[in-house]
Amino acid sequence: MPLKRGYNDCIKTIIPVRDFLDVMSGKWKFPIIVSIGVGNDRFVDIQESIPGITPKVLAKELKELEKHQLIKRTVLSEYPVKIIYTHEPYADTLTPIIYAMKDWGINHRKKVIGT
Amino acid sequence: MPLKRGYNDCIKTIIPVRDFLDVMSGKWKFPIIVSIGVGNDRFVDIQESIPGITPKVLAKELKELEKHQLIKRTVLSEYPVKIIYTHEPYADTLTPIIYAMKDWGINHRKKVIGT
DNA sequence: TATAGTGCTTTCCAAAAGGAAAGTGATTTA
DNA sequence: TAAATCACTTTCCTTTTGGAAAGCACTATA
Repeated sequence: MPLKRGYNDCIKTIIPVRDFLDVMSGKWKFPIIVSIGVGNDRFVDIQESIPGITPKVLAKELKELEKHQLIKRTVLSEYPVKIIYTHEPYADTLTPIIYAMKDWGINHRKKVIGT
Repeated sequence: MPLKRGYNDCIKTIIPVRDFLDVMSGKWKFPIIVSIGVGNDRFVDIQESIPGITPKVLAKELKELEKHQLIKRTVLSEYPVKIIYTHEPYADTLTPIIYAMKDWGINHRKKVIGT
């Protein structure tokens, strides 16, 4: 028997989209990437720049982003000890997506208010 | 006292990004939009084109996408009754994001396998 | 010795998301 | 009257995510 083909075959798009979502889905990862991207590099600065995030969630998300080589954690042995978070070059590959999301969000808010 | 400014002020990006995420976050919405986009318009066709999705989840996500005016549900009074799901024009505004995610996912898979 | 600053971690709990399996209701043809 | 088709819905359960509040470890200064 033949397999279903044609219209049904969107798997070539769905698989990479899900690969992307496996790494970047959730409420917090993009805001964190954006915050670090504009120069917030300290834990508390990142936390204060993202409304509503708690330290528990921030710590967890930072670990995941580090695991995926999107950010780097560096310990500076000053007093008091500083830890800074910076983008890895790989984080720059997300820039087009961030701009696309931002544009969509701006337009969506206009649409919703305009309704 | 002055408020924190400058580097800390990424809120202008974070707010629209979160507006976007409020509508489109989760594991299933993009795969569903893609599937309908390539021509799957029946419930079961959409379900079979997305590996792992259950009817309960699909029904819930379709309702949300309809609520946000991204898809349209049409009842055809044939026998047996057919229901078709199609894109609203607004769904096309997601196309740039879908392509950006797809490209990122393809590249990411190469990177991970290459490691 | 006490206190302050930094970067978290821990506990406890609630809410949301996700999954498996079976069932429902409307309709029409046999 | 029974079976078939389609599009879901329901139930029950597990997993994941999120949130509030408090605590902890390290170091240096007073």
